[in-house]
Amino acid sequence: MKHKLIELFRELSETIDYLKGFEPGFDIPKVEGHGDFATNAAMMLAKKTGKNPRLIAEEIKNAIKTPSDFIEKVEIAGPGFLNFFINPLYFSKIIVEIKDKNEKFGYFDFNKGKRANVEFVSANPTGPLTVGHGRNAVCGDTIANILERTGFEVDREYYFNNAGRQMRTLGNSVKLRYLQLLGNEIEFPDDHYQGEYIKDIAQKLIDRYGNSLVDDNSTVFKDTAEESIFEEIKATLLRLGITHSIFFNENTLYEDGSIEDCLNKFEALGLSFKSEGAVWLKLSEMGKEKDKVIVKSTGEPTYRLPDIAYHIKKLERKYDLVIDIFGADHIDTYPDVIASVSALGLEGEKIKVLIHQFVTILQNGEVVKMSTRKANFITLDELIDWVGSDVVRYFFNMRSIQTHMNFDLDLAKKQSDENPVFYLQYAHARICSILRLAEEQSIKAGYTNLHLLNAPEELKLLKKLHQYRDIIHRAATTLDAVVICTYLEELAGLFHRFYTVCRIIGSGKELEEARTALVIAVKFVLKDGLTLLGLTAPERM
RNA sequence: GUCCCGAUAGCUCAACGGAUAGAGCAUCAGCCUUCUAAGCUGAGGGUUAAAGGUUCGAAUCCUUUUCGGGACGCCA
Repeated sequence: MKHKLIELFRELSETIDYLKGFEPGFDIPKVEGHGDFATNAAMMLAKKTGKNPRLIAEEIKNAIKTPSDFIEKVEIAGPGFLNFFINPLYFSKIIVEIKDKNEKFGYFDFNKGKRANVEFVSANPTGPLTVGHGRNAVCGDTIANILERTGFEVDREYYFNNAGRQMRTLGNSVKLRYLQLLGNEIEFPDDHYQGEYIKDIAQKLIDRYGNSLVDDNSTVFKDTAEESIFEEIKATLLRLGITHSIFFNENTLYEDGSIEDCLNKFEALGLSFKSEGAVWLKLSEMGKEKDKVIVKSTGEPTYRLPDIAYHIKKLERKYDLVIDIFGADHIDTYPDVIASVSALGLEGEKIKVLIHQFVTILQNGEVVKMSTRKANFITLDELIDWVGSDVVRYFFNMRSIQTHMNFDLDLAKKQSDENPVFYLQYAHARICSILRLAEEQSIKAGYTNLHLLNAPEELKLLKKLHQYRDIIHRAATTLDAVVICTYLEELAGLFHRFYTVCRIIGSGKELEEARTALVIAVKFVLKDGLTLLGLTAPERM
């Protein structure tokens, strides 16, 4: 609808010359009396032209033909705002549009034919996913959903490393527990994985192999642990409706020579040098603060090198957009990766890194410091057990990605049935209930008398429905789902108010039909929005 | 010490540089013979951390300070 107003201004610029080349901005006023759309155009133009903003507003207003099918009236207010009041009939068209476009209503095609990759979670399989991983998982999956709405074909990717020191310690931890369970008195080191799940895995090995592994120095302990933990991780993610299409093992980069390749290229371009037995990357020549080591004096690469090689790999797969979802602890490392990739002549600007701040967990009024190694964590599974998958997803989505968030577990448990999630879902269930009754009484949606929808509650709903596509668009631009949550809460609120004021069944044939058409449209958008966020839209509650 | 985030109602969080800063939870007072009361209506609750600046206009942009989180490794 905004583009229609922008169009209008373009037409006006043919007669008012200071409008030439001017791009007006429109927003939806908070106060009802200020119309459906407002622009500060006159104030902006006042600077350029040196004219009084109210005078400019007057000239623009007089040039607009009112009332028309589109604009009912224009008012000038305050220092020079132009407030546009849209013809109510124009709003009701949205019901028909939603019906006609159906599944396509919440989709755009401006990224059609393009491919995107979203890498998220990417926790090494050393233990169960924690609540902290939950934020990463939910944000990543939702971003992927949003990108799909713009036409992107999206791959969801999980990057892991089963060869590093972490994993060796994991294997060792299992072995020690295995030996202990077999009755050996062994001290279990502090820096090993303390969790109970390690014992479970050890027990599994005893069940399967008895004591035959006591002298086994193969990777059987590590492999079993990895396999078992990965199964758990995938199962947890599945509970949240998350599945990755690609699991990328860091090892691949060594096996296929990517690491070697990458090193050679840096050397050939003079972007690396040797010092103190290590290989350094000349980040200072790529606009960064200081040089960093990419190969230790032991000959082992630092995490930086595979990270770079991995991103090169992703770019080589011809994605148009490569997104990484990282926690705040990676905030300083990714610029190095992008700079390096660009220095090698690849399109580093295709890589977008979304940093989410950490989740602070409060339990019994105290902050829980999470550590997988120390087995001091609340698992994502436990959280899902307590509040359910929908609440978990909504909770992480409803906060802007860059804000720190506090998660009070006691509160979450206590309030689980007074959560905003239920407010949204309840609106959907209520509509379903009405529609079931309508069906019984052979009431059908009618699209010929939509002008009857003129109660304030009805008009507000119609206007809100109009905003949905803009909201998705904004979520796609900002790569943040909060706006969708806020929107859905507003829509649900408007529906609940409509519901208490406007009866559907028994309001007379024509109004019944029009209102049925309206609630079908509301139901569609609610469900579509919930689906986009990865939540269910229950038909009964 | 340097750098990156953040600070908005009692709590958790919203608010393309716009007009009277909004929701949910919590508190208080009302509303079910009528499509689901997981709902609705109303009340109270704010110096938008502080101080300056930019301008017609600032929670939003700039500077400084305070507080919280995170990074500054030949850990990942």
